[in-house]
Amino acid sequence: MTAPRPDSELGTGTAAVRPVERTRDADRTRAEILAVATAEFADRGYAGARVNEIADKLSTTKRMIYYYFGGKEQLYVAVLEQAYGRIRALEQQVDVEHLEPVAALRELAGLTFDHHEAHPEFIRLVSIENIHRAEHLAGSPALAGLAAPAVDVLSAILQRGRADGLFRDDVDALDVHQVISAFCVFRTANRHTFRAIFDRDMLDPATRAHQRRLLGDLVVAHLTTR
Amino acid sequence: MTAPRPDSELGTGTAAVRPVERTRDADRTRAEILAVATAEFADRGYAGARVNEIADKLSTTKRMIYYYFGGKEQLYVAVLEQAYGRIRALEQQVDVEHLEPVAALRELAGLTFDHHEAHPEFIRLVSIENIHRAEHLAGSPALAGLAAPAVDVLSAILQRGRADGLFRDDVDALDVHQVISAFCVFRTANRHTFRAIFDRDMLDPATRAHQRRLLGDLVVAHLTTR
DNA sequence: TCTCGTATGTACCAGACGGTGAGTTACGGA
DNA sequence: TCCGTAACTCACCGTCTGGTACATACGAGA
Repeated sequence: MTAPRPDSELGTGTAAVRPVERTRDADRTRAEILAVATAEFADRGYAGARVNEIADKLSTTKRMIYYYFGGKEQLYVAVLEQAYGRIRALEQQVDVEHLEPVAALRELAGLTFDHHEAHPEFIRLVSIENIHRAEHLAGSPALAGLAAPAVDVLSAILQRGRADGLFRDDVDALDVHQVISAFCVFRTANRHTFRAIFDRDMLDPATRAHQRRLLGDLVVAHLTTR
Repeated sequence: MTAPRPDSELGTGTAAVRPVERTRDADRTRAEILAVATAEFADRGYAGARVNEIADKLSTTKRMIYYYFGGKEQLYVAVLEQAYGRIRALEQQVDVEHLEPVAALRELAGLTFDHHEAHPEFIRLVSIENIHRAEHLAGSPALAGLAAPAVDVLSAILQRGRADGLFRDDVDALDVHQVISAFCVFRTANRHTFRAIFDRDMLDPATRAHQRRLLGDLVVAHLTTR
């Protein structure tokens, strides 16, 4: 799994003398730029983010952004790729194989729920990228293997559930994943307009348990109804 | 209220001589600016849209944008308000009262599905506004009465369904609306990243019927499962 | 200790950007 | 027919923006 912290090991082979504080450190500088840029792009969108603003929040200078990334757009792409890479690493931890189908399904939905709630910044980046029609993400290596984990686990659960005669068979794993994603993403991505219109904060901790159960009930009922 | 169509009647009392083509027409100019701005903001987001670009696509000049709206931000707010106003008008047409609860529920979900699919530009504006944390929409009069129709109709259906012993009673109308909205909005708003990752175009006409049925099954199963 | 490439800082630029000052013309009422 | 105002045109402005030329300091290897 990718270590989330900038100061992680960068195995150059020798795990020997690691200077605690170097005045010059390409990796640290790069990581710092990425971290600040991620926050800034997630906060204001691609067009709304300012290279100067990112630079001001850096311990280094704007020049370094261009030195390491080449330009605003390439920096944005790097931010996206890092974000997707981290998410993939996290998603692979799911282990619900040992549960019986209905419980496994509910558990998977719940974990996805938790996962999305824990990464609102990522959801914002995804929304922003959708505004741009995913043109920066198209053909990115960061997507490789991103689809597999979520859908594979789900496929296995559905297969077992169908074998036991518990689940309907005209809904495929991707359909179910779409429903779960829709619910989880919507809660975060559309939080503000939903709140403005319906006066409900979908992320209000007080209703979290209810929302989580709602999602579980939803997918379980859907699959167990003929 | 401002007439939505540029060439509509402008009831000056006398319905008499209506100049078919005036060289100067405040309402037409305003409407044209709004239309072009709507397309531009929906396409590129608030920060990404350019006042000059909007002006170039106008038969009038940039100066008129400032004359009628005051500035970029006010223009954006006007675009949002008009868009929400139009959506409200459309939503009030739903009539499913005469159907039995399960059929009514499925019909309402289907109509919402159709409705969202028919207005991708609106969904984009909503996504954009969420990126900005709905700050432009906060306290806007355009929201007044927007929540009522959707939820009221749903409430009535649920109430009838519960009275008939068909529906569970621990899921409220807003929960159901949230689920329906999540599904419908997600399909459009996250179309591009979903496609990039899972290679499924959620708006592909070939799978439209399946998706529409999926949503109906989802909410019906959820409410009819104890 | 020297050397050379990588990493960094400073100062600056050209063009795009949102916005405006000031004058001009069409229109509708008297 | 004339006049006052709403609607409109044109040229312009100051600032911000992404991006860069150039000088320089560090530090690993010889």
